[in-house]
Amino acid sequence: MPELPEVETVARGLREALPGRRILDVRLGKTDFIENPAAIEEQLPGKQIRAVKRHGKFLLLELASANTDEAAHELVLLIHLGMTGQIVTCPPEAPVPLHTHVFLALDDGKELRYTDIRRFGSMQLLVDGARAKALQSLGADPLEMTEAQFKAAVGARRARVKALLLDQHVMSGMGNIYTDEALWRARIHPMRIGATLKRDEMARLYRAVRDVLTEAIRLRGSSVSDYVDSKGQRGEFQLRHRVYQRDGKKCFRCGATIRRAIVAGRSSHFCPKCQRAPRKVKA
DNA sequence: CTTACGGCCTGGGTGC
DNA sequence: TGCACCCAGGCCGTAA
Repeated sequence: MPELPEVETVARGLREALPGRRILDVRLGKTDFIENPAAIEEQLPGKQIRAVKRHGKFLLLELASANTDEAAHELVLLIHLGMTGQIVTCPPEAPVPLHTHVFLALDDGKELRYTDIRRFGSMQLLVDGARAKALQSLGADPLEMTEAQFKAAVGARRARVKALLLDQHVMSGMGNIYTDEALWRARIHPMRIGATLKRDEMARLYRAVRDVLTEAIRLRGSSVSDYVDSKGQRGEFQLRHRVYQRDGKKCFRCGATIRRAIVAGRSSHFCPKCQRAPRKVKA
């Protein structure tokens, strides 16, 4: 699933292929995941892609009018990959995978394609001030948070730490895989309440979140099911998973059996020995 | 304000 | 071989 490291890997790939390119043509398949498909069909042709940005799990393509005499509007294509979204550049004659719903013809002869089996992703064209509004409720990127900001965000809440790390308003970019992996590294049980974390636990968690995300970016993300980068290549961090989908197997640290439980409505994987359950919360 | 939960969507796996 | 069923989870809307 695309979480921060996967989206960052896609963004880095797109930065090599897109800036400076002009969009010549737009073709759409199913559009129920696009906020305003007509706007995309009408506005994108002729626009130049200026930059590729990432905010949490969102990709932003910054666009500009190719005509300099047109009034300058801030125009951004906001893309979320959901669970199964893939965004790839390829020659237009390359075979079209099933569930490919957006085709952008580019002025270098390549095509930018969006494929999304389950259509949990989303696409939205933001004009002028809409960008700030769309992103304002999202928390900071965990890789850009200071330890003090992290403590303030997590330590002030009575929700389970698993839910807090997953909450994009607390910090944006963590999903189920990296949340479980970070909690294992920090030796903190997913059901612990944020406000009850001790100083050293909070420090370990901050460290663990940053380390796991940084290492996952280095290995180009985790390809568990559908994830591929902008060149269609799989990541390798799934080979380094220590708990995610390893229930029934042995903990790499202590040899106990990894367990799975539903926490915050999500399947959660943890070592019952390294990550001690809180007393009051039922396991 | 908080947390909980159903719904969206498809494919892969399982059990009968 | 087919088919019903469940599960994966990011995010949003609604309910309590």
